[in-house]
Amino acid sequence: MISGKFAITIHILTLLSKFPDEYLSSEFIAGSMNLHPVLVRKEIANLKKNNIVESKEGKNGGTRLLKSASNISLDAIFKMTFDTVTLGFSKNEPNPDCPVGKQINKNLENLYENINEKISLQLSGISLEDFSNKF
Amino acid sequence: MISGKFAITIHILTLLSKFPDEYLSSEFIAGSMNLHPVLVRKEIANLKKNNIVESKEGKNGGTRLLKSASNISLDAIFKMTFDTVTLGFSKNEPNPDCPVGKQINKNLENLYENINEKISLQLSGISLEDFSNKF
DNA sequence: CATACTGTAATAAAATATATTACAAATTTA
DNA sequence: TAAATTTGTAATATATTTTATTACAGTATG
Repeated sequence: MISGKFAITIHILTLLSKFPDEYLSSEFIAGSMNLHPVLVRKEIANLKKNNIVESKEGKNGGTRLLKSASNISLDAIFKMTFDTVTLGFSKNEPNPDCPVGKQINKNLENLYENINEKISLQLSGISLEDFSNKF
Repeated sequence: MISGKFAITIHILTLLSKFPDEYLSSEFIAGSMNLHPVLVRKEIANLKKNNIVESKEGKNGGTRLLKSASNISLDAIFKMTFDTVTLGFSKNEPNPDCPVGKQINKNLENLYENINEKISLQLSGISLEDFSNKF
């Protein structure tokens, strides 16, 4: 299942990149995406864990980038918000007595691994700055 | 949200490719993946719509491939079971008064379009036969 | 010390995917 | 031709996952 983590995170970072010298509040950010501030703070917690942003608590607090947008690749964002892209697996423990059931998930996994490599390759060539410049 | 359509469909097709001259019942197929036969028939309905398989109703009925496994690409399966791969969108109508909110989904869409092209390119180089030979 | 933030856990609601039931229609074969 | 077996499909139920909300403790500012 695809959650909005990547989209939310890239949205947050794009906003932060537009105001690199200010602390933006989760409420302000949430207002741009019509989302609950708590969800924004949750993704910010993840960004902090990855040393992409820093936050300041208290009045006039908020969040800002720790690195320049040109030094943040979309692949880094992908990796910190997505496990992997998949097209799905056989979920109910496929029949181990069937040669296909027995191996299907391993073979799908190999297939998806290649897909993720391609995606990473592409995203690693795009910086947050590149993305942000489109706005 | 990722549904199991692709995985179920490729599983069905792999089984059919192993018995190209037989009509396999949805119950037999479901047994290999531990899934309800109705779900198998649903995906088979989709395969029929795309002229990949044919079914025979009634006793001793079932489903078989209409084309050789070497002529079915994983990309074709991808296209008939997946809308597109995405890393998510801003869902709640982002704020149109914010330059970022206003354009975020369009820009994400462009990004994902490139990803889907890469995935298609990769999958179009793999046939059902190639995949099936791994079992 | 009041105000305006972050941080985070707990819970609720909504959306989506998966499973089941039910039964009509078709085909085989005894 | 009747019983058995299978597909086709709609309707419904259950489970899972996402998303939203509530609540409140902790922290910095002025």
